Order: sequence, then C-alpha cells, then structure tokens
Amino acid sequence: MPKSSSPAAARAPTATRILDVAERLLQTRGYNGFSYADIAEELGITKASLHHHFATKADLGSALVRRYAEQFTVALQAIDASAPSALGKLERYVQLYEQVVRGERLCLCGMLAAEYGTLPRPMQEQIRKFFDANETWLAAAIEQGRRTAELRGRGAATDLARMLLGVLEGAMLVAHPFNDVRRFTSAARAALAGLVATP
Amino acid sequence: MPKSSSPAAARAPTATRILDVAERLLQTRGYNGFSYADIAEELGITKASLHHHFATKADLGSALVRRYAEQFTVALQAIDASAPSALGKLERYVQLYEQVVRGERLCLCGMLAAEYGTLPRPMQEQIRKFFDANETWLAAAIEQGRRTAELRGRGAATDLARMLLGVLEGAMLVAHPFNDVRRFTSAARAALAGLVATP
DNA sequence: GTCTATAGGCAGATAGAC
DNA sequence: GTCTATCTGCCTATAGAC
Repeated sequence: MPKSSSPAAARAPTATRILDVAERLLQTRGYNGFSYADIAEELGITKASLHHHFATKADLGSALVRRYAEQFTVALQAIDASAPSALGKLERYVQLYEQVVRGERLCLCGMLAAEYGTLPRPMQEQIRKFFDANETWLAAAIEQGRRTAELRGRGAATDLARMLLGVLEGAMLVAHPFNDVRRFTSAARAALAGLVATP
Repeated sequence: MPKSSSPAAARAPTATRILDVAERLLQTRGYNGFSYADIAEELGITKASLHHHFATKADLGSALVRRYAEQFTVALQAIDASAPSALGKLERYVQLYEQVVRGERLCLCGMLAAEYGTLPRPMQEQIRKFFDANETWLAAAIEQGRRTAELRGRGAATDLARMLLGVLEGAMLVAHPFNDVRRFTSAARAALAGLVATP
C-alpha cells in the first residue's frame, strides 16, 4: 500500500505529516498554545519549510478544521449506513467522542470554540458550520428514535440534540484536566440513559 | 459606601480593576490570548505598573482563579441557604451559568480546562479543585432531590452530577461562537427536564 | 505606585540560495 | 521542497528614577 492514509504514517506526504502533528498540538494546547517552531522541531524540518506548505498559520488552521470536519462527516455517514436503531446511532456517536478523550485530546472544534474570539474569520465560520452539522445530525437521529418509540418523546428534538452535544463537549472538557476517561463516560452514559424510553 | 465591592467600579483599588479587566479578557480570549499590554491599555497604565501588583502572569492567573472560585463558593452557599427544593437549587445553579453566557463569556475554569496543558502548575491544581467542588455540590443536591422524590432515582448521583456539569460547560462552549443564549438555555432546560421525576 | 527604558526571547513571516 | 539568514513585532519581565 504505497499511499497509506493512516493518520500517523511516518512516510506520508509532508503536508499530511504537518497536519497530523499540528492537529495533536491544536487539540492539546489550543491554537494560541503552539507555534510553527513546535511543529518544525517535532518533524525535523525548518519553520521556512512549513511556510512552503501552509503559508500562514491561519491557512494551517483552516486546513486542520476542514480535514477534521470532513473526517467527522464521513464517520456520521458510516453510522447512518450501518447502525439500524436510533439508540445504536447515538451510542456510536458517543464513541466518536470517547475515542478523542482516550487519545488525551479535546474535540478540535470544542477547543477552537473556546478560543473563538482570537481566531481568523475563516476559521470562525468553519467552526459554526461544524456545530450546526452535528446538531442537525443528532436531531435527525433523535426524531428517528421517537418514531420508533426507542426514545422518550418529551421536548423538542433540537433541544435534546443541543443537550447531547453539550454533554459530550463539556464532559470531554472537564475530564481533560483529570486525564480521566470515566469522567467522560459516566456523564455520557447518564445522558443517554435519560433519553431512553422508560416503560 | 466607600469600599464598594461592585465588580466594575471605576474607583476600586487598582488591583481589583486589574483583576476585573483580566477576568473578562481571560473568559473571552483565553489565558494565551491576552497580554499585559491589553490590560495596561484598557486601564491607561503601563505594563510595569501591572507587574507591581502581579509580579508574573502566572501570579495573575492564580489570583483570577482563586477569586472566581471563591465567588462561586459564596453563590453555592447562598443557594443552599435560600433554595428549599432540590429542583430549585439546580435551577438556580443553571442560572449562574446562564449569567456568564449572557455576559458573552465562558466559564473561567472551562476556558482554562481547554488550555490546561499550557498552564503553570498552581493554576492546574486550582482548576481541578473547582470542578471537584462543583461535582460534589451537584451530587449532594441530586441526592436530596431523590430523598424528596423530586428527581428520578435512576443511576448514580455522581454520574448525574457529571452529566449536568458537562451540559452546562459544553452548551456554554458551543453557544459561544454563535453568541446565542438560546443554544445554552435549550440544552440546560432539556437536561433539567430529564432529571425531574415523571409521574 | 507609577513611570521610562530596555533586556532577552519567541512569534509569524519572507528572501533567496541550493 | 528544503535550507540559512533575517526582519519586524510582540511577549514577559526587570532596573531604576520620580
């Protein structure tokens, strides 16, 4: 497989390796918490070489959000294609977040939401679209769950979608300083349990 | 009232005015997103004067978290002293967060949780204590609500406390890029509704 | 307590050789 | 595509006069 697309492939194209390192730095230290020097040192190249691939830090940031959002879209499509039940979809959605927590990272867009006021405008628009897309997908899954009577029918689906998105982003945020996955999983489990129809 | 303790008093002691400006900058731009120059310009004093009151940025950061956590503790005690029902306590707890959202800010410790990996060690410890204290208070309120049968009895109180803390921190985080209080309130309302005992 | 002046370092970014 | 060298500007922090 000459053109491996594995995330941390050592012999991937330089642009990809830059994105991989920058993504980890962004998800652990924030946009204002890492520099071109950090990436350059880790990859063993110079800052000037980085600027050849991504002219400005704003360009690099936009590329990072774009790739992250695309991967997320693909993951959601995979869930839609394979998970039959609404509850199954929501459980797999939670697993997407849990994997990020296990990697000792934050959601890339959650991190950037915190720093929102300091970001270049193109990145700001990308972040809003990411959350809108997540909310829409969650609301659709919740609507489905109501039609099949898997989920409780109380309240607007949009409100429940926002609640679920909030739990996952927030529990991830709070678990981060403790580096404790259980802080995330227990919150996520409680939120899902509250959605399930009670006989 | 010569010694007013109002947050933005124009004639408050200089140290207090510094903390007020720095707090707003921290809650909107993050620890790595503001500088002594920003504070100095806004107050019309020099950076050197700032260093007289807070020798290092780490000192300023610690003082900010300390004050924020103290004010939060006072607010929780006020709720305990005046709110009779468990649901009333939780609703007033939600209002604490809602006020922050209306001020177009993030929770100070939520912001710092995102930047956790870049912070000086003393601040890191303060942040963990803040979340532990919140979780403990919420779990106690939820336990009370079960004894009085106000709240649903399913799941561990700690899990529900983490869920609620997560919703509030996360919904605040997601609402921030949209500057839309409803994104917060609808999520918070849905979370509370899921806790209430259903007859 | 506030100022001027400045140190020393790191940030993002560019020019131009190879 | 990568390098060396450099620029400009901002950062935190300090020395010392008033």
